[in-house]
Amino acid sequence: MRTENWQAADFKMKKEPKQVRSKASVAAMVGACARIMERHGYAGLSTNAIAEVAGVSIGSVYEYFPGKEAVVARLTEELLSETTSLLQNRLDLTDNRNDLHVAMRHFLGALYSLMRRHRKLLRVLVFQVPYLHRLPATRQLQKELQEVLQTGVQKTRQQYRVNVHPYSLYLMATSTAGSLLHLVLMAPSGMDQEAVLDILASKLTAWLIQD
Amino acid sequence: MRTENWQAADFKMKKEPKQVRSKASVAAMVGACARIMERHGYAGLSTNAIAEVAGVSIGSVYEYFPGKEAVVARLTEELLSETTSLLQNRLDLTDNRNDLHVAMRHFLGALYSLMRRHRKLLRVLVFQVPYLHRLPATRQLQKELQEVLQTGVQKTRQQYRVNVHPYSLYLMATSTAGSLLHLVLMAPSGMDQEAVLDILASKLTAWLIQD
DNA sequence: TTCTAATCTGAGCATATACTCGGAAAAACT
DNA sequence: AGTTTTTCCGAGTATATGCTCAGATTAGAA
Repeated sequence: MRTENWQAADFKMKKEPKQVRSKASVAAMVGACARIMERHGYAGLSTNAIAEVAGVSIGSVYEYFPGKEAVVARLTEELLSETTSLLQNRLDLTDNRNDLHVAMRHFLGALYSLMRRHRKLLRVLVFQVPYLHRLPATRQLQKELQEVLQTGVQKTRQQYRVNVHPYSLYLMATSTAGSLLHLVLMAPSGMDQEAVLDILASKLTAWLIQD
Repeated sequence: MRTENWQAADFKMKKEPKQVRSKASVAAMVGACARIMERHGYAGLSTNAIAEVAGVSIGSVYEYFPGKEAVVARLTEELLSETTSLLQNRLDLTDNRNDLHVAMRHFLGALYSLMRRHRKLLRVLVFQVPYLHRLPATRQLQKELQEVLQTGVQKTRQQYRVNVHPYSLYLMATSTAGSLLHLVLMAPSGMDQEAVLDILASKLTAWLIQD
């Protein structure tokens, strides 16, 4: 109750590992961080646990990270860099397509499968890490996602005479995010998730066209 | 790392307070729980802190609650009972209206203002409490929300010849929730939130009609 | 008033977690 | 080989948190 460290937590590493040995150690720590969060949640994450699972001593952890928050930040960075690269690839693919609905469906599918692959970690990051939205990586992802959407819409505007209000774009983004997150993390069993994606793509396309 | 108490946490109270004095004590504990979470996040919540802020001794806390998780559960119950009653009221109101768009807008507005009133607490509950979705109150709210939507749609079906696919209804619910949550908790400043609600209502209405 | 049940108290124990520090070991450099 | 830099170690300290328990206090019943 006194400190509330995460309020002013330091997300930067103390120093970058320079030798191969230390790079491996840091990688092990980040990997351990992921495994612990997947299995025991953020409440089960401690610097001592990271050291133990990573197979290094507690002193080594503090050699590179000021605390567990920085390890989580590093992990998030690595995860989101994978995401942005995928987004860029998919956007390039949709360039050559004429059918807006098909393009939208492919985009959603790619995002969905990526989220599904990391669903355990994603659940903990989203629903348990108090400072997730203050992480530099998260802010950057939001920016890039918005740009991708914007340029994607602009490219189709000429073909479909689409003219989207900024608020409408905002709502498309947030509602899509909400649906995908719920689908991946909380959907009731027995749901044909691919079919859901089909419908979502249809609705988004309709939304876009008749704006 | 050993115990992971929240995985099998006990959300039930040890016993109900019977006298006025103890009812007041329990109310103070729940209120303290809310204040602490608002100011210091879930990480700042401890049974000792609850006792201190509530002005009771630590022993009294454990007289009624097995742990802080149960206090959070109780707080959530009280919060969500307010929500469900509001939902029911608004649904009754929309019964007499003919315009689907206006009804939808009122519904969204009521939900929005309620969420906004509790935004600090809501942020912590959603983004920090690991077991929120396993709380009985949460599950019940989801059920009731779904029923409200279902019956609401059924009532308008005759007027508008609406026939909604279950998955479509699911997507409407999750995307609306996502948008509202983002709007209340994470919207960029300088946004005309009422205008956003207008657009959201329009889109949802269109979605419903041309299904 | 007397008795019983309900309620409250807070010192205190056990454990967990964050983080330090003096020094050993390994790698890179000259 | 000698020197410097980097990396690693882990016992140890300070603090926080969960939770108990024996007994004091208060409310209601007889």
